[in-house]
Amino acid sequence: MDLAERYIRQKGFNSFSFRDIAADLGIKSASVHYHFPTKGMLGAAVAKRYTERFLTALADISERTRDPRDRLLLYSQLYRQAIVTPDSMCLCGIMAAEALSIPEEAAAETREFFTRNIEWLRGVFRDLSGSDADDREIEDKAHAFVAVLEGGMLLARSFEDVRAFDRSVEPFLHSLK
Amino acid sequence: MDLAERYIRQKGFNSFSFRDIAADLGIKSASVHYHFPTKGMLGAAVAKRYTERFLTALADISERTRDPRDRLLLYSQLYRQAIVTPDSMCLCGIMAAEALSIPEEAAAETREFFTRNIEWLRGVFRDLSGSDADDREIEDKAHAFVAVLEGGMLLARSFEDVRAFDRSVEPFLHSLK
DNA sequence: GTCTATAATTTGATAGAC
DNA sequence: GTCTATCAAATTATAGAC
Repeated sequence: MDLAERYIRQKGFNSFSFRDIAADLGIKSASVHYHFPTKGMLGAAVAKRYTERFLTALADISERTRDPRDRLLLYSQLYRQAIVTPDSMCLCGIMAAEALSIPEEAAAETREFFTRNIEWLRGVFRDLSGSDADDREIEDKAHAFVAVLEGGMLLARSFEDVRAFDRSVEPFLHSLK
Repeated sequence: MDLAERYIRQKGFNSFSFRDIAADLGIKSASVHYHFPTKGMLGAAVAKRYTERFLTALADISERTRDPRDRLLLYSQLYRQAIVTPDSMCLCGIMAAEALSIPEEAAAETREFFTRNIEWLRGVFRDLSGSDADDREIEDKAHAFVAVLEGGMLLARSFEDVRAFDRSVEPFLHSLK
C-alpha cells in the first residue's frame, strides 16, 4: 500500500501496475493479487487509508489550537507537505482528476476524502464567522479553501515549483486577518 | 483532435488509445498515426490548440469589457463551461495532474496554458488594484484565481455536481466587490 | 503467502501495399 | 491517406503447485 500510494501520487492511478509494485518488493505480481484481488480494491484501500491518516492529522490540529486562523494555516501546511515530497501530490487530488477512468470503489473513497475535509472546514469557518453567519457562506468558504489548495497543487506540479502553491494560498490566508 | 480532446477531458491522457479515436472515425489506428506519429505529438497538438482557443476567448473578454470585475466574472464562466459539458473538465487541469506520466512535449504545452492564463490575469488584477499595488500581491492573486477554478473543477468532478465548482468560486468573486 | 505459468486483452508503433 | 498485417511489450487477472 505504501508503494501503491507513492505511485498514484506520482503518476496517477492509471499509470502504475501490479508488476511495478511486485518488482519493488522483489516478488511476483500474482503475490500482490493475493492481497488485493483487483486494482480497484487496491486503490480503494489506499485512498481509505490516506483519508484516515488525514483525518487523524485534522484531529491533531483541533487538539493543538482552538484559533480558527491557526487551524486553517496548519491545514494548508498539511496540503503543502503533500507536494514537498518530491514528484508527489495529494492522492485524492489526482484521483479526483481521474475519477471517470478509475474503478468506482476507488472514486468513492476519493469523494469521501473531500466530504470529510469540507465537513471539518465547515466547523472551522463556523468558529471564525460567529454563530450568526450565513450557512451557505460557510459552505462556500469550505469549498473554496479545498479548491485553492488542490488547484495550487496542480499549478505547482505543472510548473514544477512549490512556490506556485504558496502564491495560490497566500491571498486566502491573508484575507483571514 | 476533437475526439482526442474529448477523451482527454473525460478520462485523461493515459486512458485513451489511438484505436479509440480510429474506431470513432471508422478508420484504423495506423491511419491516425499517419497524422500524429506519436501519442506525445497528438497530446501536444491538442493542448496547443486548446490553449490558443482559450487565449482567443480571453481576447474576446478584453474586448467586451474594460471593468476588471466583469472580466474576472467572464473568465470564471469560461472555466465553468468546461465542466458543464458532460463528463468533461479543463484539458490542462487533468493533464497537469498527469504531468509526471505524460510525454514531456505534452506537459510543456500544459505549462504554457497556465503561464498565459496567469499573464492575462496579472493584467486584470493590475487594473483592479491600481498602479501603486504590490507586484507580488498581484502575482499571488492571479495564481489564486486559477487555482480556485481548477480546484473547483476537481471537486465538481469528484462530487459529480457543478455546484461544488460554483461554491468554490463564489467567495473569490464576492471578495472583489 | 509466494511461486510458475498463462490466459486474454490492450497498447503504441511500424512496414509496406494500394 | 487509408489499408492489412504485425510486432513487441505491457496489462489485469486466474489456476494450481509448493
